[in-house]
Amino acid sequence: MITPIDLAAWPGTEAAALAEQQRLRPLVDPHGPAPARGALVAGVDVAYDDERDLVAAAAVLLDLDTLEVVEQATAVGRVAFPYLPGLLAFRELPAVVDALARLTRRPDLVVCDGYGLAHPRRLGLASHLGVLTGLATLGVAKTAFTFTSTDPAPERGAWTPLVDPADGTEVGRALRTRTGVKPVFVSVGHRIGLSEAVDCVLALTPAYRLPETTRRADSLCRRALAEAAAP
DNA sequence: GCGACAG
DNA sequence: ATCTTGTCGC
Repeated sequence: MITPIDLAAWPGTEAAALAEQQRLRPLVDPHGPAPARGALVAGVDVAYDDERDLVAAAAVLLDLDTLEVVEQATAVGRVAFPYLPGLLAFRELPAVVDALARLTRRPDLVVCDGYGLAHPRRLGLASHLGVLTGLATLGVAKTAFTFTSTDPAPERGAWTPLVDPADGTEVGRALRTRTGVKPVFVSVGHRIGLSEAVDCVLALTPAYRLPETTRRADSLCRRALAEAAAP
């Protein structure tokens, strides 16, 4: 079962958040198998309404083989942390974990919108979510943040290393999910290897640049936010 | 010091 | 993230 986050103990300052990242970082497991056939893959995403101080998260569970939606859940709450680059997890995760906790089945993998190990301190929101819940996770981001990569070959499936210029570490891959379209940036979250993560992302992108999990979660959380009652 | 910076 | 219409192209 997935336990919701206790907001009373959630970091309230940048310093506390940095200390929490330092505590969780050694708990990340950057290896693991690809999900088996028939696995259930969850997509999560969040939408904001700063005017009303509301955040809405969605978790959509898909069958990895058919990409059909098996189950979905949403959660609406107050914004728990400001947006600060490198600390995105503290803003997004409380609502995301609430939405995941409302699923009746445990995902075999969670696909996040953002980074995992591709993070200045190697604890992006995908890795953070994995450590918090014990779930296997990976991150798919639309931009390269502070990392560098060369442009992959134009064919779908082509990739190049995503490198942290600060120390030369390979932190993920720039992956072409559609021929002739901008790549996405894939990194390991928790309990999955990098090539396994890339294979999964390709399996989840039969038609569009972004994974079906992300696309489904994105539209669902926007709808949940629009339909949310005033606080 | 200043700007850039996942969403 | 979010503010936002039409339009070009497969």
